[in-house]
Amino acid sequence: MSVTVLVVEDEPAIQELISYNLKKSGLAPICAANAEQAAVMVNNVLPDLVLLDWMLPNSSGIEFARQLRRNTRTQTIPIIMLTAKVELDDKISGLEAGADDYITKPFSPRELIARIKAVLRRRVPEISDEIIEAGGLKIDPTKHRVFAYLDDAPAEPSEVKLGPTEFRLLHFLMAHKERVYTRTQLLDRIWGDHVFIEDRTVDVHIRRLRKVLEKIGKEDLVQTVRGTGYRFSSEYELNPEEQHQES
Amino acid sequence: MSVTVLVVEDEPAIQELISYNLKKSGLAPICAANAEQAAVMVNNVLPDLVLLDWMLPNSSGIEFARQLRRNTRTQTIPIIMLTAKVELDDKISGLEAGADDYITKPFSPRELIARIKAVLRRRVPEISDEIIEAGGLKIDPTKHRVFAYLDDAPAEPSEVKLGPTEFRLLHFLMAHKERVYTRTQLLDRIWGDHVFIEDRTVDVHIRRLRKVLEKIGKEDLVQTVRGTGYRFSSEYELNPEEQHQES
DNA sequence: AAATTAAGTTACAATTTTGTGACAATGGAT
DNA sequence: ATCCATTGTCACAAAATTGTAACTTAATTT
Repeated sequence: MSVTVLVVEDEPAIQELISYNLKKSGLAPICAANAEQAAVMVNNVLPDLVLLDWMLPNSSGIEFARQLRRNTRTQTIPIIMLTAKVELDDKISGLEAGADDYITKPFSPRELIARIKAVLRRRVPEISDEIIEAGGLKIDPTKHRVFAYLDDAPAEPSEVKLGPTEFRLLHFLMAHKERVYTRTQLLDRIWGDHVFIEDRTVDVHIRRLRKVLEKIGKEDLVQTVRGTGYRFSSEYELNPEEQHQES
Repeated sequence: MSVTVLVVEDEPAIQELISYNLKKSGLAPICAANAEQAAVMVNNVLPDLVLLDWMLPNSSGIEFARQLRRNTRTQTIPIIMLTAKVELDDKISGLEAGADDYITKPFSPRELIARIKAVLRRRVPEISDEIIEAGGLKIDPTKHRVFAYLDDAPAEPSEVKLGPTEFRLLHFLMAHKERVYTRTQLLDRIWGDHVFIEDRTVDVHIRRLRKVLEKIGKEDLVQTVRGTGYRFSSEYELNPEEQHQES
Protein backbone atom coordinates (compact mmCIF):
# COMPACT_ATOMS: atom_id res chain seq x y z
CA MET A 1 0.00 0.00 0.00
CA SER A 2 1.68 3.11 -1.23
CA VAL A 3 1.50 6.35 0.70
CA THR A 4 1.22 9.42 -1.47
CA VAL A 5 2.74 12.66 -0.31
CA LEU A 6 2.00 15.91 -2.04
CA VAL A 7 5.01 18.18 -1.96
CA VAL A 8 4.20 21.83 -2.47
CA GLU A 9 7.46 23.66 -2.93
CA ASP A 10 8.53 26.30 -5.40
CA GLU A 11 12.27 25.88 -5.05
CA PRO A 12 13.24 23.16 -7.53
CA ALA A 13 16.37 22.12 -5.68
CA ILE A 14 14.54 21.51 -2.44
CA GLN A 15 11.66 19.89 -4.24
CA GLU A 16 14.02 17.41 -5.74
CA LEU A 17 15.85 16.82 -2.51
CA ILE A 18 12.62 16.05 -0.72
CA SER A 19 11.33 13.98 -3.54
CA TYR A 20 14.48 11.91 -3.61
CA ASN A 21 14.35 11.20 0.08
CA LEU A 22 10.70 10.34 0.12
CA LYS A 23 11.18 7.81 -2.62
CA LYS A 24 14.08 6.32 -0.79
CA SER A 25 11.76 5.74 2.16
CA GLY A 26 9.08 4.00 0.17
CA LEU A 27 6.77 6.98 -0.07
CA ALA A 28 5.29 8.22 -3.32
CA PRO A 29 5.86 11.94 -3.78
CA ILE A 30 3.94 14.07 -6.19
CA CYS A 31 5.09 17.63 -6.63
CA ALA A 32 3.49 21.00 -7.13
CA ALA A 33 5.30 24.30 -7.47
CA ASN A 34 2.44 26.51 -6.34
CA ALA A 35 -0.96 26.53 -4.73
CA GLU A 36 -2.87 26.31 -7.98
CA GLN A 37 -1.08 23.21 -9.14
CA ALA A 38 -1.45 21.78 -5.70
CA ALA A 39 -5.17 22.35 -5.67
CA VAL A 40 -5.54 20.48 -8.90
CA MET A 41 -3.49 17.56 -7.69
CA VAL A 42 -5.35 17.27 -4.45
CA ASN A 43 -8.52 16.80 -6.39
CA ASN A 44 -6.96 14.30 -8.69
CA VAL A 45 -5.09 12.03 -6.37
CA LEU A 46 -6.19 12.79 -2.81
CA PRO A 47 -2.79 12.42 -1.15
CA ASP A 48 -2.28 10.87 2.26
CA LEU A 49 -0.28 13.83 3.46
CA VAL A 50 0.70 17.29 2.33
CA LEU A 51 4.15 18.75 2.74
CA LEU A 52 3.63 22.45 2.33
CA ASP A 53 6.22 25.13 1.93
CA TRP A 54 5.13 28.11 3.87
CA MET A 55 6.92 30.65 1.76
CA LEU A 56 5.10 30.14 -1.44
CA PRO A 57 4.86 33.03 -3.87
CA ASN A 58 2.03 35.35 -2.87
CA SER A 59 2.14 33.77 0.55
CA SER A 60 -0.53 31.44 -0.66
CA GLY A 61 0.58 28.68 1.68
CA ILE A 62 -1.76 29.63 4.45
CA GLU A 63 -4.58 30.05 2.03
CA PHE A 64 -4.01 26.62 0.57
CA ALA A 65 -3.98 25.04 4.00
CA ARG A 66 -7.24 26.76 4.91
CA GLN A 67 -8.72 25.64 1.66
CA LEU A 68 -7.86 22.05 2.44
CA ARG A 69 -9.43 22.32 5.83
CA ARG A 70 -12.64 23.76 4.49
CA ASN A 71 -13.36 20.94 2.14
CA THR A 72 -14.82 17.88 3.82
CA ARG A 73 -13.02 15.50 1.55
CA THR A 74 -9.62 16.95 2.32
CA GLN A 75 -10.29 18.02 5.85
CA THR A 76 -8.44 15.20 7.50
CA ILE A 77 -5.36 15.16 5.32
CA PRO A 78 -2.42 15.89 7.58
CA ILE A 79 -0.32 18.90 6.71
CA ILE A 80 3.32 19.41 7.54
CA MET A 81 4.60 22.90 6.95
CA LEU A 82 8.06 23.78 5.87
CA THR A 83 9.19 27.09 7.25
CA ALA A 84 12.37 28.76 6.15
CA LYS A 85 13.00 30.17 9.54
CA VAL A 86 11.61 30.00 12.98
CA GLU A 87 9.10 32.77 12.75
CA LEU A 88 6.82 32.84 15.68
CA ASP A 89 4.05 34.48 13.73
CA ASP A 90 4.35 31.97 10.97
CA LYS A 91 4.18 29.17 13.37
CA ILE A 92 1.09 30.46 14.98
CA SER A 93 -0.79 31.23 11.83
CA GLY A 94 0.35 27.90 10.49
CA LEU A 95 -1.09 26.03 13.38
CA GLU A 96 -4.22 28.09 13.17
CA ALA A 97 -4.53 27.18 9.54
CA GLY A 98 -4.53 23.57 10.60
CA ALA A 99 -1.03 22.26 10.12
CA ASP A 100 -0.26 19.08 12.01
CA ASP A 101 3.42 19.68 12.33
CA TYR A 102 6.05 21.95 11.00
CA ILE A 103 9.71 21.62 10.10
CA THR A 104 12.14 24.46 9.93
CA LYS A 105 14.66 24.57 7.16
CA PRO A 106 17.26 23.42 6.96
CA PHE A 107 16.18 19.98 8.00
CA SER A 108 17.80 16.61 7.74
CA PRO A 109 16.25 13.99 5.49
CA ARG A 110 16.04 11.69 8.44
CA GLU A 111 14.11 14.21 10.45
CA LEU A 112 11.78 14.86 7.56
CA ILE A 113 11.01 11.20 7.18
CA ALA A 114 10.62 10.77 10.90
CA ARG A 115 8.12 13.58 11.06
CA ILE A 116 6.15 12.28 8.17
CA LYS A 117 5.95 8.85 9.69
CA ALA A 118 5.02 10.32 13.02
CA VAL A 119 2.17 12.25 11.51
CA LEU A 120 0.98 9.28 9.50
CA ARG A 121 1.16 7.17 12.60
CA ARG A 122 -1.06 9.61 14.34
CA ARG A 123 -3.51 9.59 11.50
CA VAL A 124 -3.87 5.86 11.25
CA PRO A 125 -4.02 5.99 14.92
CA GLU A 126 -1.70 3.52 16.42
CA ILE A 127 -3.61 4.71 19.36
CA SER A 128 -7.03 4.08 18.05
CA ASP A 129 -10.21 5.72 19.10
CA GLU A 130 -11.38 2.61 20.79
CA ILE A 131 -12.81 2.79 24.22
CA ILE A 132 -10.33 1.33 26.65
CA GLU A 133 -11.20 -0.09 30.00
CA ALA A 134 -8.66 -1.01 32.62
CA GLY A 135 -8.19 -0.79 36.31
CA GLY A 136 -11.70 0.50 36.87
CA LEU A 137 -11.22 3.30 34.40
CA LYS A 138 -12.91 3.76 31.08
CA ILE A 139 -11.52 6.18 28.55
CA ASP A 140 -13.51 7.20 25.51
CA PRO A 141 -11.27 9.03 23.06
CA THR A 142 -13.98 10.04 20.65
CA LYS A 143 -16.04 11.61 23.37
CA HIS A 144 -12.88 12.75 25.07
CA ARG A 145 -14.09 11.54 28.40
CA VAL A 146 -12.90 9.41 31.24
CA PHE A 147 -15.12 7.50 33.63
CA ALA A 148 -14.30 5.72 36.83
CA TYR A 149 -16.05 2.77 38.36
CA LEU A 150 -15.82 3.54 41.99
CA ASP A 151 -15.69 0.78 44.52
CA ASP A 152 -18.48 2.15 46.62
CA ALA A 153 -20.87 2.84 43.80
CA PRO A 154 -20.29 0.15 41.23
CA ALA A 155 -23.34 0.87 39.19
CA GLU A 156 -22.65 4.41 38.30
CA PRO A 157 -19.38 5.37 36.72
CA SER A 158 -18.58 8.96 37.46
CA GLU A 159 -16.75 11.21 35.11
CA VAL A 160 -13.18 12.17 35.74
CA LYS A 161 -12.15 15.59 34.63
CA LEU A 162 -8.69 15.86 33.11
CA GLY A 163 -6.73 18.59 31.41
CA PRO A 164 -5.69 18.08 27.78
CA THR A 165 -2.21 16.83 28.51
CA GLU A 166 -3.34 14.65 31.36
CA PHE A 167 -5.90 13.12 29.05
CA ARG A 168 -3.39 12.34 26.33
CA LEU A 169 -0.98 10.96 28.86
CA LEU A 170 -3.56 8.67 30.41
CA HIS A 171 -4.82 7.62 27.02
CA PHE A 172 -1.39 6.72 25.78
CA LEU A 173 -0.46 4.83 28.89
CA MET A 174 -3.76 2.96 28.94
CA ALA A 175 -3.43 2.12 25.28
CA HIS A 176 -0.10 0.52 26.11
CA LYS A 177 -0.79 -0.65 29.57
CA GLU A 178 1.78 -2.65 31.51
CA ARG A 179 4.47 -1.31 29.28
CA VAL A 180 7.11 1.01 30.62
CA TYR A 181 7.97 4.21 28.82
CA THR A 182 10.85 6.53 29.49
CA ARG A 183 10.20 10.20 29.90
CA THR A 184 11.80 10.84 26.54
CA GLN A 185 9.60 8.30 24.82
CA LEU A 186 6.55 9.88 26.35
CA LEU A 187 7.66 13.28 25.15
CA ASP A 188 8.14 11.90 21.67
CA ARG A 189 4.84 10.13 21.53
CA ILE A 190 2.58 12.49 23.39
CA TRP A 191 4.06 15.91 22.93
CA GLY A 192 5.48 15.28 19.49
CA ASP A 193 9.06 15.13 18.51
CA HIS A 194 9.67 18.70 17.60
CA VAL A 195 9.50 19.95 21.12
CA PHE A 196 12.42 20.65 23.32
CA ILE A 197 10.94 20.05 26.68
CA GLU A 198 12.62 18.98 29.85
CA ASP A 199 12.24 15.35 30.77
CA ARG A 200 11.19 16.35 34.23
CA THR A 201 8.11 18.04 32.84
CA VAL A 202 6.72 14.58 32.34
CA ASP A 203 7.01 14.00 36.06
CA VAL A 204 4.89 17.01 36.73
CA HIS A 205 2.16 15.89 34.41
CA ILE A 206 2.27 12.42 35.86
CA ARG A 207 1.86 14.06 39.19
CA ARG A 208 -1.14 16.05 37.99
CA LEU A 209 -2.72 12.95 36.54
CA ARG A 210 -2.13 11.00 39.71
CA LYS A 211 -3.59 13.75 41.79
CA VAL A 212 -6.86 13.52 39.95
CA LEU A 213 -6.94 9.75 40.13
CA GLU A 214 -6.12 9.72 43.81
CA LYS A 215 -9.01 11.99 44.43
CA ILE A 216 -11.37 9.26 43.30
CA GLY A 217 -9.49 6.53 45.08
CA LYS A 218 -7.71 5.14 42.05
CA GLU A 219 -4.17 4.80 43.24
CA ASP A 220 -1.18 2.94 41.93
CA LEU A 221 -2.56 2.77 38.44
CA VAL A 222 0.19 5.00 37.20
CA GLN A 223 3.35 3.44 38.50
CA THR A 224 6.91 4.64 38.69
CA VAL A 225 9.63 2.36 37.46
CA ARG A 226 12.67 3.75 39.08
CA GLY A 227 15.54 4.49 36.78
CA THR A 228 13.35 4.02 33.75
CA GLY A 229 10.02 5.73 33.54
CA TYR A 230 6.31 5.18 34.05
CA ARG A 231 3.68 2.61 33.34
CA PHE A 232 -0.06 2.12 33.61
CA SER A 233 -0.76 -1.12 35.33
CA SER A 234 -3.86 -2.77 36.63
CA GLU A 235 -2.94 -6.41 36.31
CA TYR A 236 -0.43 -6.82 39.03
CA GLU A 237 -0.81 -5.70 42.52
CA LEU A 238 1.96 -3.62 43.86
CA ASN A 239 4.22 -5.70 45.97
CA PRO A 240 3.26 -5.26 49.53
CA GLU A 241 6.59 -4.29 50.92
CA GLU A 242 5.56 -5.85 54.16
CA GLN A 243 6.61 -9.29 53.08
CA HIS A 244 9.63 -8.95 55.28
CA GLN A 245 10.99 -12.18 56.49
CA GLU A 246 12.65 -11.72 59.78
CA SER A 247 16.30 -12.49 59.57
CA MET B 1 27.37 4.74 30.15
CA SER B 2 29.46 7.52 28.79
CA VAL B 3 28.80 8.97 25.39
CA THR B 4 31.70 10.55 23.59
CA VAL B 5 31.04 13.51 21.36
CA LEU B 6 33.68 14.82 19.02
CA VAL B 7 33.37 18.58 18.68
CA VAL B 8 35.01 19.98 15.57
CA GLU B 9 35.06 23.72 15.92
CA ASP B 10 37.77 26.26 15.21
CA GLU B 11 36.39 29.08 17.29
CA PRO B 12 37.79 28.55 20.80
CA ALA B 13 34.99 30.41 22.54
CA ILE B 14 32.28 28.34 20.94
CA GLN B 15 34.25 25.20 21.43
CA GLU B 16 34.42 25.87 25.11
CA LEU B 17 30.78 26.82 25.34
CA ILE B 18 29.74 23.59 23.71
CA SER B 19 32.18 21.58 25.71
CA TYR B 20 30.90 23.02 28.94
CA ASN B 21 27.30 22.28 28.13
CA LEU B 22 27.98 18.77 26.99
CA LYS B 23 29.78 17.98 30.20
CA LYS B 24 26.95 19.40 32.19
CA SER B 25 24.65 16.93 30.49
CA GLY B 26 26.79 13.94 31.23
CA LEU B 27 28.34 13.70 27.80
CA ALA B 28 32.06 13.40 27.23
CA PRO B 29 33.27 15.98 24.73
CA ILE B 30 36.56 15.74 22.92
CA CYS B 31 37.57 18.70 20.80
CA ALA B 32 39.34 19.29 17.55
CA ALA B 33 40.03 22.64 15.94
CA ASN B 34 40.27 21.43 12.38
CA ALA B 35 39.64 18.49 10.11
CA GLU B 36 43.10 17.04 10.50
CA GLN B 37 42.92 16.90 14.26
CA ALA B 38 39.42 15.55 13.99
CA ALA B 39 40.51 12.76 11.68
CA VAL B 40 43.15 11.68 14.14
CA MET B 41 40.75 11.69 17.03
CA VAL B 42 38.13 9.74 15.21
CA ASN B 43 40.62 6.99 14.67
CA ASN B 44 41.74 7.07 18.23
CA VAL B 45 38.53 7.19 20.15
CA LEU B 46 35.70 6.38 17.74
CA PRO B 47 33.17 8.85 19.13
CA ASP B 48 29.47 8.15 19.39
CA LEU B 49 28.59 11.36 17.61
CA VAL B 50 30.29 14.18 15.73
CA LEU B 51 29.36 17.82 16.12
CA LEU B 52 30.82 19.47 13.08
CA ASP B 53 31.19 23.14 12.39
CA TRP B 54 30.44 23.81 8.81
CA MET B 55 32.60 26.89 8.49
CA LEU B 56 35.94 25.31 9.08
CA PRO B 57 39.02 26.92 7.53
CA ASN B 58 39.42 25.78 3.92
CA SER B 59 35.80 24.69 4.00
CA SER B 60 37.03 21.27 4.97
CA GLY B 61 33.87 20.47 6.86
CA ILE B 62 32.14 18.80 3.95
CA GLU B 63 35.26 16.89 3.12
CA PHE B 64 35.56 15.61 6.66
CA ALA B 65 31.94 14.49 6.69
CA ARG B 66 32.42 12.67 3.39
CA GLN B 67 35.53 11.08 4.75
CA LEU B 68 33.64 9.73 7.73
CA ARG B 69 30.96 8.31 5.50
CA ARG B 70 33.46 6.57 3.28
CA ASN B 71 35.09 4.60 6.04
CA THR B 72 33.18 1.53 7.13
CA ARG B 73 34.15 1.92 10.72
CA THR B 74 32.91 5.49 10.95
CA GLN B 75 30.09 5.22 8.47
CA THR B 76 27.35 5.03 11.02
CA ILE B 77 28.54 7.73 13.38
CA PRO B 78 25.83 10.37 13.42
CA ILE B 79 26.85 13.86 12.39
CA ILE B 80 25.24 17.06 13.52
CA MET B 81 26.27 20.14 11.62
CA LEU B 82 26.68 23.58 13.01
CA THR B 83 25.97 26.25 10.47
CA ALA B 84 26.50 29.92 11.04
CA LYS B 85 23.70 30.84 8.75
CA VAL B 86 20.97 29.32 6.68
CA GLU B 87 22.63 28.94 3.36
CA LEU B 88 20.74 26.95 0.80
CA ASP B 89 23.80 25.66 -0.98
CA ASP B 90 25.46 24.71 2.23
CA LYS B 91 22.41 22.93 3.34
CA ILE B 92 22.14 20.80 0.31
CA SER B 93 25.76 19.88 0.17
CA GLY B 94 25.63 19.18 3.85
CA LEU B 95 22.77 16.80 3.49
CA GLU B 96 24.46 15.18 0.55
CA ALA B 97 27.54 14.75 2.65
CA GLY B 98 25.47 12.76 5.10
CA ALA B 99 24.69 14.97 8.05
CA ASP B 100 21.97 13.64 10.32
CA ASP B 101 20.84 16.93 11.70
CA TYR B 102 21.52 20.61 11.59
CA ILE B 103 21.77 23.36 14.12
CA THR B 104 22.05 26.96 13.10
CA LYS B 105 24.02 29.39 15.18
CA PRO B 106 23.22 30.96 17.43
CA PHE B 107 21.67 28.04 19.23
CA SER B 108 20.55 27.57 22.79
CA PRO B 109 22.44 25.04 24.87
CA ARG B 110 19.18 23.35 25.58
CA GLU B 111 18.41 22.88 21.95
CA LEU B 112 21.88 21.61 21.30
CA ILE B 113 21.54 18.98 23.98
CA ALA B 114 18.05 18.08 22.87
CA ARG B 115 19.21 17.54 19.31
CA ILE B 116 22.14 15.45 20.39
CA LYS B 117 19.98 13.27 22.55
CA ALA B 118 17.43 12.93 19.79
CA VAL B 119 20.08 11.69 17.43
CA LEU B 120 21.59 9.35 19.98
CA ARG B 121 18.20 7.95 20.79
CA ARG B 122 17.98 6.55 17.32
CA ARG B 123 20.84 4.20 18.02
CA VAL B 124 19.90 0.58 18.32
CA PRO B 125 19.98 -0.98 21.72
CA GLU B 126 22.50 -3.69 22.38
CA ILE B 127 20.29 -6.09 24.25
CA SER B 128 16.92 -6.91 22.78
CA ASP B 129 13.58 -6.55 24.45
CA GLU B 130 12.67 -10.17 24.15
CA ILE B 131 11.08 -11.97 27.01
CA ILE B 132 13.50 -14.47 28.43
CA GLU B 133 12.57 -17.49 30.48
CA ALA B 134 15.04 -19.64 32.34
CA GLY B 135 15.34 -21.42 35.60
CA GLY B 136 11.79 -20.67 36.59
CA LEU B 137 12.27 -16.98 36.03
CA LYS B 138 10.70 -14.84 33.37
CA ILE B 139 12.03 -11.41 32.59
CA ASP B 140 10.02 -9.01 30.48
CA PRO B 141 12.08 -5.98 29.49
CA THR B 142 9.28 -3.97 27.95
CA LYS B 143 7.14 -4.34 31.02
CA HIS B 144 10.24 -4.06 33.11
CA ARG B 145 9.12 -6.91 35.26
CA VAL B 146 10.45 -10.18 36.55
CA PHE B 147 8.26 -13.12 37.44
CA ALA B 148 9.06 -16.29 39.29
CA TYR B 149 7.35 -19.62 38.90
CA LEU B 150 7.43 -20.90 42.39
CA ASP B 151 7.62 -24.59 43.07
CA ASP B 152 4.74 -24.62 45.49
CA ALA B 153 2.36 -22.60 43.36
CA PRO B 154 3.18 -23.42 39.77
CA ALA B 155 0.18 -21.73 38.31
CA GLU B 156 0.78 -18.32 39.59
CA PRO B 157 4.03 -16.59 38.85
CA SER B 158 4.69 -13.91 41.40
CA GLU B 159 6.48 -10.74 40.69
CA VAL B 160 10.01 -10.17 41.83
CA LYS B 161 10.91 -6.66 42.71
CA LEU B 162 14.39 -5.51 41.72
CA GLY B 163 16.31 -2.26 41.78
CA PRO B 164 17.52 -0.78 38.51
CA THR B 165 21.00 -2.24 38.62
CA GLU B 166 19.79 -5.60 39.83
CA PHE B 167 17.35 -5.67 36.97
CA ARG B 168 19.99 -4.87 34.38
CA LEU B 169 22.35 -7.38 35.89
CA LEU B 170 19.80 -10.17 35.85
CA HIS B 171 18.70 -9.25 32.36
CA PHE B 172 22.21 -9.33 31.03
CA LEU B 173 23.08 -12.59 32.71
CA MET B 174 19.87 -14.24 31.58
CA ALA B 175 20.39 -12.99 28.05
CA HIS B 176 23.74 -14.75 28.11
CA LYS B 177 22.97 -17.63 30.36
CA GLU B 178 25.50 -20.33 31.12
CA ARG B 179 28.22 -17.97 30.10
CA VAL B 180 30.71 -16.64 32.59
CA TYR B 181 31.55 -12.96 32.79
CA THR B 182 34.33 -11.35 34.71
CA ARG B 183 33.57 -8.43 36.95
CA THR B 184 35.25 -6.12 34.51
CA GLN B 185 33.20 -7.39 31.63
CA LEU B 186 30.04 -6.90 33.61
CA LEU B 187 31.07 -3.38 34.46
CA ASP B 188 31.72 -2.68 30.80
CA ARG B 189 28.49 -4.14 29.57
CA ILE B 190 26.09 -3.10 32.28
CA TRP B 191 27.52 0.03 33.77
CA GLY B 192 29.20 1.38 30.65
CA ASP B 193 32.77 1.63 29.68
CA HIS B 194 33.98 4.76 31.34
CA VAL B 195 33.24 3.99 34.91
CA PHE B 196 35.74 4.19 37.69
CA ILE B 197 34.09 1.58 39.75
CA GLU B 198 35.70 -1.06 41.86
CA ASP B 199 35.39 -4.59 40.60
CA ARG B 200 34.18 -5.61 43.99
CA THR B 201 31.10 -3.47 43.57
CA VAL B 202 29.84 -6.13 41.22
CA ASP B 203 29.99 -8.57 44.09
CA VAL B 204 27.70 -6.39 46.11
CA HIS B 205 25.15 -6.15 43.36
CA ILE B 206 25.32 -9.87 42.78
CA ARG B 207 24.71 -10.24 46.46
CA ARG B 208 21.70 -7.96 46.32
CA LEU B 209 20.29 -9.83 43.39
CA ARG B 210 20.83 -13.16 45.07
CA LYS B 211 19.19 -11.95 48.22
CA VAL B 212 16.00 -11.19 46.36
CA LEU B 213 16.06 -14.49 44.54
CA GLU B 214 16.77 -16.43 47.69
CA LYS B 215 13.76 -14.89 49.27
CA ILE B 216 11.56 -16.63 46.76
CA GLY B 217 13.48 -19.86 46.91
CA LYS B 218 15.41 -19.43 43.69
CA GLU B 219 18.92 -20.28 44.69
CA ASP B 220 22.02 -21.14 42.73
CA LEU B 221 20.74 -19.44 39.62
CA VAL B 222 23.47 -16.86 39.89
CA GLN B 223 26.63 -18.84 40.32
CA THR B 224 30.14 -17.90 41.25
CA VAL B 225 33.00 -19.14 39.16
CA ARG B 226 35.92 -18.78 41.44
CA GLY B 227 38.82 -16.81 40.07
CA THR B 228 36.76 -15.69 37.13
CA GLY B 229 33.37 -14.18 37.67
CA TYR B 230 29.67 -14.97 37.63
CA ARG B 231 27.15 -16.77 35.52
CA PHE B 232 23.43 -17.37 35.30
CA SER B 233 22.80 -21.05 35.05
CA SER B 234 19.68 -23.14 35.14
CA GLU B 235 20.77 -26.11 33.09
CA TYR B 236 23.19 -27.76 35.37
CA GLU B 237 22.55 -28.48 38.96
CA LEU B 238 25.37 -27.83 41.25
CA ASN B 239 27.02 -31.12 42.07
CA PRO B 240 25.79 -31.97 45.54
CA GLU B 241 29.07 -33.63 46.41
CA GLU B 242 30.91 -30.50 45.60
CA GLN B 243 28.60 -28.38 47.61
CA HIS B 244 29.95 -29.43 50.94
CA GLN B 245 33.08 -31.42 51.14
CA GLU B 246 33.66 -32.67 54.60
CA SER B 247 36.64 -31.04 56.10
C1' DA C 1 47.88 -26.02 59.72
C1' DA C 2 49.04 -21.40 58.66
C1' DA C 3 49.12 -18.10 55.24
C1' DT C 4 47.14 -16.20 51.33
C1' DT C 5 43.69 -15.03 48.24
C1' DA C 6 38.86 -14.71 46.66
C1' DA C 7 34.25 -14.09 47.61
C1' DG C 8 30.22 -13.16 50.90
C1' DT C 9 28.12 -9.92 53.86
C1' DT C 10 26.80 -5.75 56.24
C1' DA C 11 26.43 -0.96 57.27
C1' DC C 12 26.53 3.64 55.82
C1' DA C 13 27.27 8.05 53.52
C1' DA C 14 26.93 10.08 49.08
C1' DT C 15 24.55 10.45 45.10
C1' DT C 16 20.64 10.03 42.06
C1' DT C 17 16.10 9.91 41.14
C1' DT C 18 11.47 11.12 41.92
C1' DG C 19 7.66 13.73 44.30
C1' DT C 20 5.64 18.06 45.15
C1' DG C 21 4.11 22.82 45.42
C1' DA C 22 4.76 27.33 43.57
C1' DC C 23 5.45 30.45 39.87
C1' DA C 24 5.27 32.99 35.60
C1' DA C 25 4.03 32.78 30.84
C1' DT C 26 0.75 31.72 27.56
C1' DG C 27 -3.51 31.59 25.27
C1' DG C 28 -8.48 31.10 25.21
C1' DA C 29 -12.87 32.54 26.78
C1' DT C 30 -16.04 35.81 28.60
C1' DA D 1 -9.76 44.20 28.46
C1' DT D 2 -10.04 40.61 32.55
C1' DC D 3 -10.48 36.10 34.11
C1' DC D 4 -9.43 31.41 34.03
C1' DA D 5 -7.25 27.15 32.70
C1' DT D 6 -3.21 25.13 31.19
C1' DT D 7 1.60 24.68 30.64
C1' DG D 8 6.66 24.21 31.40
C1' DT D 9 10.19 25.03 34.65
C1' DC D 10 12.27 25.54 38.95
C1' DA D 11 13.54 24.69 43.77
C1' DC D 12 13.28 22.06 47.45
C1' DA D 13 11.79 17.70 49.95
C1' DA D 14 11.54 12.88 50.14
C1' DA D 15 12.91 8.50 48.87
C1' DA D 16 15.50 5.03 46.75
C1' DT D 17 19.76 3.50 44.96
C1' DT D 18 24.61 3.15 44.73
C1' DG D 19 29.62 2.49 45.67
C1' DT D 20 32.86 1.60 49.09
C1' DA D 21 35.07 0.19 53.23
C1' DA D 22 35.43 -3.06 56.72
C1' DC D 23 34.82 -7.32 58.30
C1' DT D 24 33.69 -12.43 57.87
C1' DT D 25 33.77 -16.65 55.70
C1' DA D 26 35.43 -19.91 52.34
C1' DA D 27 38.73 -21.77 49.26
C1' DT D 28 43.45 -22.41 47.74
C1' DT D 29 48.27 -22.57 48.33
C1' DT D 30 52.41 -23.23 50.84
